[in-house]
Amino acid sequence: MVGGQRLPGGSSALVASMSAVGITNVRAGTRPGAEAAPWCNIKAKLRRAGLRPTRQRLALASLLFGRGDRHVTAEMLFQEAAQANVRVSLATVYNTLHQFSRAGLLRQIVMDGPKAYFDTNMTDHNHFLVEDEFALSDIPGAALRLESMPAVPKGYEIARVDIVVRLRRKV
Amino acid sequence: MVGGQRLPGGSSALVASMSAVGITNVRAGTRPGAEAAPWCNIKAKLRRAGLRPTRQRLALASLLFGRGDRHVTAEMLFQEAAQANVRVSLATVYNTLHQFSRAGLLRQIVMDGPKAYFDTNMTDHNHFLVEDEFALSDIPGAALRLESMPAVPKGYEIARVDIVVRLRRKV
DNA sequence: TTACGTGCAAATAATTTGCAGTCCC
DNA sequence: GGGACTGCAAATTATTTGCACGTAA
Repeated sequence: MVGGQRLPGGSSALVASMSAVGITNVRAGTRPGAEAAPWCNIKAKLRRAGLRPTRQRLALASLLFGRGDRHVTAEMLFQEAAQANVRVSLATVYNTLHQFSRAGLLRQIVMDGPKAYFDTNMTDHNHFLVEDEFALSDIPGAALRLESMPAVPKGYEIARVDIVVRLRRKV
Repeated sequence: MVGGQRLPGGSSALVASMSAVGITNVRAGTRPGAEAAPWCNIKAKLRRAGLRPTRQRLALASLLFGRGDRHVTAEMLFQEAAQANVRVSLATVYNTLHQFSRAGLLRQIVMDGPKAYFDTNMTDHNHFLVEDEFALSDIPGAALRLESMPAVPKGYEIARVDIVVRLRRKV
């Protein structure tokens, strides 16, 4: 397996780097049905999840689920909402992300950065992470398989296995 | 104390939980040579890493590497230093952890919690993580193998692969 | 109507930084 | 002695909370 190196820290251009890195071609991207989710579906989705379809939730869900798989931070979604002329507070964005997460509509991505990333892709998959840039992209579940599983301690069961393939720019 | 609503088990319970969980049996634990590191070795270790062996660094390194593999947060190490009558500021603990990390003596563990965990075990291995408790334990590298590796985007190479097996208490 | 949601601002948590003073080489 | 290191406190960043008000059922 790949040996351990260390992870230099620090970053600044977080949002910008996502697209600037040019690895978006690897994203699982458009799963069938993922992007074709009109309003009524979103409303139903929220209701099914036991969440009251308020204006803010509908708007945020629309931004989140309306265009394929996405990796967002609270700050990113907040900015996006502002650009789309949706009036929401940052606190509501945080709350909503966690509510969606708890309701099974989103998943928080395992990261060692300072910010929390959420993933709209709930299917079995993993992530590439470009070190120092916090640029994320999906690895389809089928592309990465475990050969063996360690013995699980008594009284516990496996909830999930998260795999992060850390990339570094080749010199 | 720590993460708000759905993260039971505050920071005070962190140290305790590690052993209370009863999964310490899975820890890689005492690799040969890992715990038998007297002062002079630590001094040499720091020097080899290009770090000036100051009193604080020696003391922190001693706490970190003196007793087998460990998973620590800055806060934990700070408390430990205080108990050992080592006078260091929390800021210095943070700085030192990152310096050690950059120097290849420590590794930051990939987590989605609010705190940064550092691992003194630099060998190839992965982690169990008990959800909602942030209790960590090692999985020996050999116990978990990848069957296939996805295509890496052009211009990048794999720095490391981190695998987190998330556990939940069985009902 | 009424309980659930939301906005705002203030609170908290984790971490970093600036700078004067300290200590290793 | 000089530059690397440290301590402290203040600054920053990320996130949560309390409470008055709004709004979907």
